[in-house]
Amino acid sequence: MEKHESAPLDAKRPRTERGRRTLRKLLDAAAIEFGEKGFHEASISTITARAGTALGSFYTYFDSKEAIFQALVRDMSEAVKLAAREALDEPAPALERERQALAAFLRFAAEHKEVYRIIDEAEFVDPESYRQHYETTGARILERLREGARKGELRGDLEEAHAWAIMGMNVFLGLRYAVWDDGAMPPERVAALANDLLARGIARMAPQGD
Amino acid sequence: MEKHESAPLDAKRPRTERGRRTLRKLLDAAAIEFGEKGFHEASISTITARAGTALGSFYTYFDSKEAIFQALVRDMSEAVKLAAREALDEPAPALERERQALAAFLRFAAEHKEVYRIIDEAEFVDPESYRQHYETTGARILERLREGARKGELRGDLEEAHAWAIMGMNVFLGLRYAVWDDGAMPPERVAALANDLLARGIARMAPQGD
DNA sequence: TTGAAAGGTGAACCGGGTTTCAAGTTTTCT
DNA sequence: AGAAAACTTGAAACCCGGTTCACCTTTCAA
Repeated sequence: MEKHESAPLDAKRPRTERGRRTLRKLLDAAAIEFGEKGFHEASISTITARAGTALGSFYTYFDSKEAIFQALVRDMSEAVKLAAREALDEPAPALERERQALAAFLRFAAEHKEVYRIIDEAEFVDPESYRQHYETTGARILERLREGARKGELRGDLEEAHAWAIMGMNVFLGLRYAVWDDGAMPPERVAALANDLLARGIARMAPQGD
Repeated sequence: MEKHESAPLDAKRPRTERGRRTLRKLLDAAAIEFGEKGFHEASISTITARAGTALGSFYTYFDSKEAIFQALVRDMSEAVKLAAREALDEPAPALERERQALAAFLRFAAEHKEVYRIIDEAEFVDPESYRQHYETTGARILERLREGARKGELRGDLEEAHAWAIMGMNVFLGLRYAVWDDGAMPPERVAALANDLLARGIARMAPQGD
């Protein structure tokens, strides 16, 4: 889980190198702890123990347990976005790009199951961040769909709801095949299958592309 | 939220009419309380207060806070299933049935937003029930797809992953348009749109049905 | 009618985890 | 070097809600 020098608006920013190291240790420890136990079972003292710092130090960087969770969610939301972005070939056809995005997401989810859990739990712990995560993710998908339409590769009537449908598809496939049953089906196969659904639909007598 | 005389294997079954009434009151109160505040913010004393019973009575029916949550999740899982089932015309074409199922689900979700929240939170509070809910839901969808294939209306190569893709689509559309922004788009329109995606895919030059 | 079983009651127990704090150590800046 | 700012420390204050329990009331069957 990369940090990317972003969010810590939440954290009381450290002013020295030592401080930055401690903050980082706390964030990393928290990712593991929250990922394993969930927000409520997780304890701050375990986080500081994992981080190798004193209990009291925690409050030098975060105002509360919620605060560090929020920092983590935003950080991870960013990480997911980057992982997907990096996997995209700019010039590829629209459908192909969706396939790449899903495959990258599945690989990422398998690699970082904690991220999945933490973002999901944000629905209850930090709804605002949760909403924001999915709204911006949906918006990015919609943007890609519109571009595909512009290029004449996709239907011209695609709207927000289509993006949400695709996002839901992706998330559930991630949960089932990357988080729960990693290895049941390789990410590439899942992505191909979903992409084919996107391309042709599920009706018999499918189209002949274009 | 209907009870349906099912689950309470969890609950210490009441033996009298009075007992059944109290159990019901607790379950209903808990649905509201958990729905509004989430598992951890919810308190048993508030639940009993809402139900109009004494704190101690709670433990006549449930062993713990987790126990009543679990009973609730299973009960609601059942309720969702029934709501979808009731909306299905047996003889309708496969795609049409998927549309009806989604529309029913969206109406149900808008009507009972607590259900949504509670089932979702089960991922963290009672993972076993959560898994079970989605596995059986997915299995039911797959069954319908297979039947559609048998009747020659759907592609013959549909598998579990397709069912999960559809389920994810439905769940996210429910979250976005029934729970969060009830009224942004009528369930029927969302369902039609998603169904059309399922039928034709999103590529340009769509098929001519069959 | 009557006693046992089922159900009801709420004060108090209890454990555990968050948060505070006053005192010590390290880093930075002049 | 010297002093202030940044950071560390961990014991203990504090809070809070789940759970227990001994006693009371209602229901039900013989």
